[in-house]
Amino acid sequence: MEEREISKAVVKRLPRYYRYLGNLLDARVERISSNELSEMMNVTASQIRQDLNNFGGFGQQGYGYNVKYLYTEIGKILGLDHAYNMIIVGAGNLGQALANYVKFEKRGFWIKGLFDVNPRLRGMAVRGIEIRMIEELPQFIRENQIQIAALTLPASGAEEVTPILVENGVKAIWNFAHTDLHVPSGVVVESVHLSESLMQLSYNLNHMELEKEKTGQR
Amino acid sequence: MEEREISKAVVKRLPRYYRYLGNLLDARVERISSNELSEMMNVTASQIRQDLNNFGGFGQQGYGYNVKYLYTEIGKILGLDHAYNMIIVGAGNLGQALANYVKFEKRGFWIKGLFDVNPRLRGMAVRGIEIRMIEELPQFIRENQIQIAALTLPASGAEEVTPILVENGVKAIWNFAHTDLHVPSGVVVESVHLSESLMQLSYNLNHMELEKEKTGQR
DNA sequence: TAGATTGTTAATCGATTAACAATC
DNA sequence: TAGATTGTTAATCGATTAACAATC
Repeated sequence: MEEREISKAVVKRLPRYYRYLGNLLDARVERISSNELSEMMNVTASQIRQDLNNFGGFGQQGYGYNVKYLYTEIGKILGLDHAYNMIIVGAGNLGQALANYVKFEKRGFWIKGLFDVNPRLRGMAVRGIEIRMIEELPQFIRENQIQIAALTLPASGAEEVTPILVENGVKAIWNFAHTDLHVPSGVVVESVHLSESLMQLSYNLNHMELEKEKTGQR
Repeated sequence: MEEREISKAVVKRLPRYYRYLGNLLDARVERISSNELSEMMNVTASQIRQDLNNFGGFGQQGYGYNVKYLYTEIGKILGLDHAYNMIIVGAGNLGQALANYVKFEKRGFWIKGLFDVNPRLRGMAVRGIEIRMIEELPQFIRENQIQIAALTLPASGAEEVTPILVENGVKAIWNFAHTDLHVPSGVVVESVHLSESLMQLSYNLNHMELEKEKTGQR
């Protein structure tokens, strides 16, 4: 697909560029230079140009970047130019919170089903999305061509359900469980470890570098 | 506080060490070498030793590391050896999901209050935690000595409420809003941008490096 | 003591920043 | 054309890995 291998660090910055460009677009800004953007985002202009040039020359000398065009291109790079079928496994508070989050669908991530082990939830629905039992997973994944599964259940459950997901064709796992999932090649995992994020906050709170005023990028 | 400045990359790895050590502790493992741990965690032994030696010599030549001791020490480094008072601003699905998550309290993060702008939520409670109105924030923060605030509300609201939090003594912000918060020195921000995480997943799904079997660390 | 494994220095690798020629 | 700003190469900085002497 791509020529060289793109570094993880670059990929992590792309969604942030995308967010800022979206804001600029909303504000009807037509063009922007790497320098202006760098000031807004608190990064170097050099980094912006380097990052973008991993994917091609989106700018124009003497002009800068066309906001609309760059926004669209980064969207394509991120795979936001087409739709995905997604399920959420674990219909607890977090799973339901994700299911209620309509913004994902605006970006092409369609939540087709919610799954849980708890039989008391069977038949209930969140925002019109029915809660089904884990046993129904294999058939549902295949029939609905599910590519992405969000795992919002305890670590042990996440580990148990992962091979079932993979066997039935899920290609991407958004993992909220407190464990590192093992998946075969051809399947990707992105983890959100909330408690680890809170611990980082706690570390920084206790080891507050008496640093100059800063923007909380992370 | 600390001698040298600890790099962000190291701090990000600490909670993961902590998790693995906790698991080992539960499994009644007494000692572990950097090499054994490196195999479990899919990192180099060298990195483990380097990381730990940023904070002091926790091991013993010829023996390795005592699991219990190392776990406790990393806990201290992360600031998990004392308690924090926390509030959640934004009592929507995500805010309520966090409020329901008891594990945080086991680690010393006590959720003292939930806040929202929606008057219909006034007086309601989640797991015994009362939902209050945003107007009550200043007094509540001061009276309850709140150090940490989780922001689970839209970007504009998060930006509005941040100065209020800071003025009244909040020192750490756990930001779930889709914006980069600006805070004065002495206040730390840790952001969880869910939609950006999903975009990274989407990127990786579309640019699947045909890489060898891997552990989904991230 | 001999064997194992850390703590730490040195070497390598990768990512960020600076600089500037190309070009709109 | 002159001015601005990119694309890209080169220089710097930082983080990871390798190696090994210190030591339990």
